Amino acid sequence: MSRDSVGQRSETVRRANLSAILRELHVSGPLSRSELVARTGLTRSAIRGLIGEFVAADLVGEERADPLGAPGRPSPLVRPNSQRAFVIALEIAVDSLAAARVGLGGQVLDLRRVDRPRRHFAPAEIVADLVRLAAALQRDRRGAGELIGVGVAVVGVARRSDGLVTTAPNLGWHNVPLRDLLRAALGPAAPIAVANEADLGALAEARRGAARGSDDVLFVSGEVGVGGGIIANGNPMTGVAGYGGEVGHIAVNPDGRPCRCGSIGCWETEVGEGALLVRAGHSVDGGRAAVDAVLREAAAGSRGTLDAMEAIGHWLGIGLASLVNVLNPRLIVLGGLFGRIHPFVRERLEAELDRRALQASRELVRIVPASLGVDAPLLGAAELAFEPLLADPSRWLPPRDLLVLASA
Amino acid sequence: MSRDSVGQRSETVRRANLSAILRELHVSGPLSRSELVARTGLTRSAIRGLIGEFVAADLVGEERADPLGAPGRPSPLVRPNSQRAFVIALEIAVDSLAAARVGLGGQVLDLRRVDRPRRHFAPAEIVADLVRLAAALQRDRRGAGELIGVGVAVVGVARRSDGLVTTAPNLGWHNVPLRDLLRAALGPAAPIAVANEADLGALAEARRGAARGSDDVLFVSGEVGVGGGIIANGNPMTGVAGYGGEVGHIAVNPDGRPCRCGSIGCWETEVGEGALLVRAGHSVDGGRAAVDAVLREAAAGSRGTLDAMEAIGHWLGIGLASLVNVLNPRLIVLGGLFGRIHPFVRERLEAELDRRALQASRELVRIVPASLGVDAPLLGAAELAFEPLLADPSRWLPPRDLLVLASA
DNA sequence: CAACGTTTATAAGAGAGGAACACAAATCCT
DNA sequence: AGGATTTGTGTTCCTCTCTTATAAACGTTG
Repeated sequence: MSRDSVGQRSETVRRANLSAILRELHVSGPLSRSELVARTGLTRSAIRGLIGEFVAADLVGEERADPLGAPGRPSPLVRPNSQRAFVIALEIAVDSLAAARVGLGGQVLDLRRVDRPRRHFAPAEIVADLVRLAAALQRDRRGAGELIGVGVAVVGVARRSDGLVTTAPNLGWHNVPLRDLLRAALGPAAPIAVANEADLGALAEARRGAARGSDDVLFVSGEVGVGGGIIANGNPMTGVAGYGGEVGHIAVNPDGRPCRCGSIGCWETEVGEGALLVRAGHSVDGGRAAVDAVLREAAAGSRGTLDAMEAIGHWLGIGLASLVNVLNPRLIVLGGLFGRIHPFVRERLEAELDRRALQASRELVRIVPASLGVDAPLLGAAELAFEPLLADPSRWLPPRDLLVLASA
Repeated sequence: MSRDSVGQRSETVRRANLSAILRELHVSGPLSRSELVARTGLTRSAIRGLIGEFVAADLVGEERADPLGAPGRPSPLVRPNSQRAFVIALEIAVDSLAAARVGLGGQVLDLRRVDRPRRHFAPAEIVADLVRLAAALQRDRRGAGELIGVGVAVVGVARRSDGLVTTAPNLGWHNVPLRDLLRAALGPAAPIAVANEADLGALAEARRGAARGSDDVLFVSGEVGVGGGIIANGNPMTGVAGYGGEVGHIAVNPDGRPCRCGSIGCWETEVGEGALLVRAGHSVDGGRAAVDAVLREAAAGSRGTLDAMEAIGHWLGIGLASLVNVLNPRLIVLGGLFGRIHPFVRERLEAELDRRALQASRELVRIVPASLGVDAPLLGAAELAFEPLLADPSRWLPPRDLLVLASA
């Protein structure tokens, strides 16, 4: 059905198996060889050969396992080498910029986040700030690992193919060629991939967070706006250009307030940060401080604030019910603001879902707060940047003929 | 990322290539050998060998191509043999039952559709009627082809794994084990797969209809209710249990009418057949006759009817805008009632989409009426039934060792 | 300390597609 | 009409990759 199921050959097999092994190690951490045999279904000989190539490339290391319990010859532990291969992850969030260096296996080697005021910025300014952050990461690193790629999470609608940010209301951007700007500033050293913040949050939560092991996941993140990321059948559902998952702009109230996207009654006008602040009696422009205040009031049991939460929970439930019916997910992960208010909105939200979602889908879905916190999109950007290596590790392996000579 | 990328071996390659070839022939019809070489990227030797096996199994035939035009040695035409392998497709629609025998390559060998009144029926009655239809198909067939499987499209929410129909408001069904009932009645001769009508309509339109060649498609079908099917990245997006795509029950109007699903203001309460009939001044229960009348009035230019169409177009646009934002499809295919009223609602619908959908996604999507008409779900059921054969043809090929003996 | 169970190591085997070459069958051009 | 050109088939040998088989290694357990 999908286009890539065409024209397989023996090298395809090799690539797929290398990919499966490295992916398993990257996501699950160090594993014994025999564990890898069990997980991949390959034979010990095959695993041995492929691991050998990774070891020769220094992408993984083998070490003696702790002699713990089991009889039989101990299986060496295979550990991804977070020093040998790493990525740079960048994030342009609502009120911060962040950069991280992340090693193979998902280890965060360095992470820096700086606040940014919530106003519009010229692309060049943001890019300069990001480059500064990235340069600091690179300067402070020890060792001589290889940069696999750069992943960028941006709070806006981004096209996957070329990293064009078509709209980013929080930044005042319109058709900004973010990938090309970054490439000009960072140099052509490594591929740069740009994607929407919530899409990458979904990826991170699916690989390393609350949605681990679930193949059908909806990630909904509340910020100033509302973003969403969809994992369907284990793969990110990006749509034709990567614009998919913009759940903040489903129409839930045709007689509602105008949305900054130009439409009317979008979900985010009812459940976004602004809606919460207003309902809780704060100024819309209060920003993070006001949000923190609202959460404190809710925790303290303030009646008015809890009523506001109730209203948000009501509308959250309405939107989620629609999405549950369309997507039939196993898990909904609430990120950003929604993760923080989850305890206060949970009851109402679940009740609304009981009432409005089709029973069959309703029964299968669980709603949980995100587990990676504010860094989810940044970690997702790292995962995105690792993708070329994980999908086809052979490009990073030593040439085969050299190996033959060396062993002779 | 997906679970099946694990543990490849040479047989996997063989299976994938056999599958790619047979799929290409099934979907695109007769192709020359060299055309297959071009489409799969395999070498001539590989194609030759694999085609040879299909020929030995009589799944395809080779014939001299018409000596038409091109220079060079003519490449034999490979044609899927619609007699050798076939499926039975069944459909339980709102006001009809249908059965078809469809051969490999998609050729409809026989098709029978009988009306059914729009009232609730006991599962046993429907099953008995379907079995009767299927038996008639089998009785009248010539030749000794092999039944690959049975596919069933049902106007209701169906679980893919075991063919349980959890709800079907049009039939008055609740948790009906349709697959097991059919198996008991038809015998265990072939596997039976059950799925939602709109999901299968989407599959059919994607393979053989208006959405051919598009990898990201939303199929929306208006009947009494509103059903939807999603193709994401070339594959059906079913959700965790196959309940996905129930777009009829997204909440578009919080102050709207109660829906038969138990919720309030679902999309189908605004755009379903009932809404159209009422707005056009007919009785909700008019059924097909009333719908036909409304369409005639619209074609005749009746002001009131066109106003009703305008209103439907308005709400259609609202719902589709939400779905465009979530799914970022390349194509929206309007089926059933929506396909028929498309000329009358088109302008308003597109205008609403312009206004409410995010510009980036809006620009990429086209809206077209379905091209397979009422039979789309039935044809989709056939495609579903063919899936085991297309995914792994080797089970239907002669044992290899026999071939070796024969050629010696 | 010897038996046992699990895993590693190594070599031989089998399955599948690729590359190269000779030959065949059309069309095109003179 | 006849040869050049083009495209494709048939066939053989080669390469790649995983599996199977067998022996050796290693730690536990009684």
